[in-house]
Amino acid sequence: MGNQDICSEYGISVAAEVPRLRDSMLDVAGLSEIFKAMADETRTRILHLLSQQELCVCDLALVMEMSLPAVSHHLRLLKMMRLVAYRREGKQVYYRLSDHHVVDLIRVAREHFTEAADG
Amino acid sequence: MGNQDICSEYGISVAAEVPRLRDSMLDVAGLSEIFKAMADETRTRILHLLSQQELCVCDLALVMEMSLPAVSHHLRLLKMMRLVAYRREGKQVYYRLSDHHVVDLIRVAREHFTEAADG
DNA sequence: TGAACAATTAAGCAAAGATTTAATTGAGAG
DNA sequence: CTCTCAATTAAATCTTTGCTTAATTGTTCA
Repeated sequence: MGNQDICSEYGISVAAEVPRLRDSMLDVAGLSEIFKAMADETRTRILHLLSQQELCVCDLALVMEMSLPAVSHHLRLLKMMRLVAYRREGKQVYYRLSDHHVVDLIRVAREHFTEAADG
Repeated sequence: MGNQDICSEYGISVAAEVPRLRDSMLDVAGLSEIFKAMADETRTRILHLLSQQELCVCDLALVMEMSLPAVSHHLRLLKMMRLVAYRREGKQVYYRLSDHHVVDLIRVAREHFTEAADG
């Protein structure tokens, strides 16, 4: 019988773990916001482009063939999550990755993607 | 849309790079789907719980205090992205992480989260 | 000053996503 | 076979998100 379950009145081995498991959820509190920031094709593209070189907003708009406000909107999100940093140079605002974590995340995700594809 | 010109006459240096940059976007094609799968507080919690031990659907529902269909719905997404695997044992279905990539992604995201909070 | 351009913000709308209740499938027990 | 429980699927609702157009801010240069 499935003693690991708490679905019936009999299995209670997990029941004892519930407090600890509930507690552990705090470990990842707020973390989904970071993934949410990367959970859009446009934004992963932006991040990937910025991992290669610093670019201003209209450069990004041109390369990705999108409207400037749309790009700016996405950058706002990435900025809020501290995934990108920026500097103003005259009329343009140049964006870059704020640190190596984004590159790491993309690398791991690509590994998973290719391995999952192979089977 | 359709701004053929780059930031007027200033961003010319990038013009030569546009084809290469456009090409590079293919590197991350479809990658946002993985992040999308993790871009929800409920799902990051599920993945974090499963990184500690195998659990059935109603275990998860109990620990997270959510309805069973809601949990099942999220598991469906995680299953499709091959982030979790499962086995049936009697009436229950037990879920586990399918590989180490999820753990890596969470670890990197946590690093970024804490460092961003400090800095 | 004011004209021109890069960028951001605002408002409105269409599409996608999360949760609920209800119905259905699958498996074991009587 | 029938009843029960775990899990999934379906339908409906409500919220969130992404994009567009329009207006605003900020900067440079004439």
